[in-house]
Amino acid sequence: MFSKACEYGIKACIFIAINSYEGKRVSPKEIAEEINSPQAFTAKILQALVRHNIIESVKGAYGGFEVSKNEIKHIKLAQIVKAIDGDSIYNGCGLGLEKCDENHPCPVHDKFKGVRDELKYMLENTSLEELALNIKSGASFLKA
Amino acid sequence: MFSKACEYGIKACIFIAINSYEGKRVSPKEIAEEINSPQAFTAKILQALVRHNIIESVKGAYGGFEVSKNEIKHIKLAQIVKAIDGDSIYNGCGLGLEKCDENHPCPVHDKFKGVRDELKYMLENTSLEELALNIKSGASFLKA
DNA sequence: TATAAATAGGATAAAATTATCCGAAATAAA
DNA sequence: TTTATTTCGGATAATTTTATCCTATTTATA
Ligand code: FES
Ligand code: FES
Repeated sequence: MFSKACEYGIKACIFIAINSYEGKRVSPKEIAEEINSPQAFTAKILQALVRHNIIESVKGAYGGFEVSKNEIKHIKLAQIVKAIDGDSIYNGCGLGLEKCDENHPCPVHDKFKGVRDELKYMLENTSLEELALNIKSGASFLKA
Repeated sequence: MFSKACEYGIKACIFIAINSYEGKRVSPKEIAEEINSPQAFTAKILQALVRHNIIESVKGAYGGFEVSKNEIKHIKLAQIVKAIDGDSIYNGCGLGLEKCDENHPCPVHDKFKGVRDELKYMLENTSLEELALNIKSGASFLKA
């Protein structure tokens, strides 16, 4: 469904958000340990998220990754997914036709569109805030 | 969403079904042309579908791929997807945890499960027959 | 200013997916 | 029985995704 990079990106954002609530910056090392991902690869993904203005980085001593406390509730899963995997999951054809086109639909178009739109709605309406709070309360987990 | 192999597999099955209605067997060459896919790669996927008893092959002159006319209405998209991509799309964790577990859910579990289940329902309730008829009637297309 | 601590980013490498090629085996028809 | 046709299956290659390593750059503090 999502790429590995995207899975890591989502989990990283959640962990960063939790720490940002407490004013703490975190390093790729801490993040990778907490979400059970390869450290250097995770660092690359973090760079991409910074370039897309989803999280912020501070270089040098006492630096690390953070996300503006006020932004956490406004950041939606859809932004993270789009930044890493692009938006073909929102509007691409389920059978790989060059584009999903009502006027030239693939055989599964009608049925696929419903699922795809529901996924899109879910991602657009799920905030980093609720995911982070869910982890903090112990209701969900970032790794096995 | 689906792998390229799976996309080709689904489209190939639809084209084979259409021809089987008319008692015609088709070759990887014809299939690849009709669904706009690489021929040799498509042939590999057809082999896998044969091994999974979804379609049948007949070797030698006047051979080719076919699907039993009576089976077409009973073959569901879910079987094809499962044969090629496995079933992680039906029960895997959206964030890549080792397994999707109600008792140890990832942060998106509750929201993701709904979408995943709807996708599963759609695949399990869409038959090769309806997809093939849709193509035959000109309501949908296998390539751009 | 010097030093230590961090992220940024380029160069590779490993693994998985996608794709190609060719000979073997099977089969129908001449 | 020979020949032409066609799928099967192994080997290999290209591409994309995932992952690692190393150096440069930035920055707070001593
Ligand atoms: S054309 Fe294939 S999903 Fe719309
Ligand atoms: S645990 Fe992640 S989707 Fe169920």
